[in-house]
Amino acid sequence: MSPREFVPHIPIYVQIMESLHRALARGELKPGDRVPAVRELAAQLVVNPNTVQRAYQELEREGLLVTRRGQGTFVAGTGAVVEEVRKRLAGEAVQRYLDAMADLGFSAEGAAGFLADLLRGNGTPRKEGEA
Amino acid sequence: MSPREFVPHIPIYVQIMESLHRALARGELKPGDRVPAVRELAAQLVVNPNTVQRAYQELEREGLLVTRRGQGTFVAGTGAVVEEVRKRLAGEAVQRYLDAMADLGFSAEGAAGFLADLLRGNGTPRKEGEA
DNA sequence: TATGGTGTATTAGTATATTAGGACGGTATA
DNA sequence: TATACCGTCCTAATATACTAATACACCATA
Repeated sequence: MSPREFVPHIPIYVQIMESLHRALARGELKPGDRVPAVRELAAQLVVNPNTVQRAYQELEREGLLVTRRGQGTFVAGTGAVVEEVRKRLAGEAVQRYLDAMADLGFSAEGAAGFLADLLRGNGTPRKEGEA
Repeated sequence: MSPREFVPHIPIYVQIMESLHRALARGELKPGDRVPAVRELAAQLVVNPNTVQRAYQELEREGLLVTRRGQGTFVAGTGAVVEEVRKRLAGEAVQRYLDAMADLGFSAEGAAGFLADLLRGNGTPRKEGEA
């Protein structure tokens, strides 16, 4: 992550979280690996250490990081744990999507169909209820 | 919508918007129909009229409502317009979903597969890249 | 045990979003 | 033209989220 390349209107700590999510998903970060010290990453990103710590704190709550006071912060558990958390987060994303689509009158199947049709390059997805 | 049955941590005006989205999607509200006056709905929901107006304002920006000063607020355009806006909003929801999944390392196809597997009652969706 | 590196807690400044109060302006109609 | 009902604007109070400054606590190791 380069210094100060943050999108406005999205909290910096969230963007740091997303960055680590991606690194974890890509396997650039593995269980047991140590992540940069809060001060180190903060200096690199030209951000307050507490902002980095906020990101680490949330990631720890998610189960992806574990901190050992005085030693550092590390990627938690085993590969299975990371994969499990990844699935859980994906499940939450799905839920948000389904909720949003429900507001628009789409059933779960309709929401899945809308997405599938979109990927097929179909500009006009079939209407709800249609085959 | 009953008085004061709002979920905390989600802005009231957003919840009002969602309520109208659903009414529109269900066809309970059709183009040309008049929606309640801001003061009327505000009284019913025990909310400030400006909060309702904020919701109407956003819905007008989306293209779903049109207001005629001194007369009232109405569902905009024709059925086609409502359907088009509905698709646009659905497209935005899809995009948010894909972005979130991308952070977790899922391709668009992977995100679609994850959702499809979930609906199939499959508790453990296939991993990215697998058939 | 001193030192340098680590995470953590406390506090506060700042910006932004949300809600609300009150006054204003347009339209229809008796 | 008066009245009643409409949306709208302006202003401000309030809450909340975010970021930052600073001081504290823990651990490894020379």
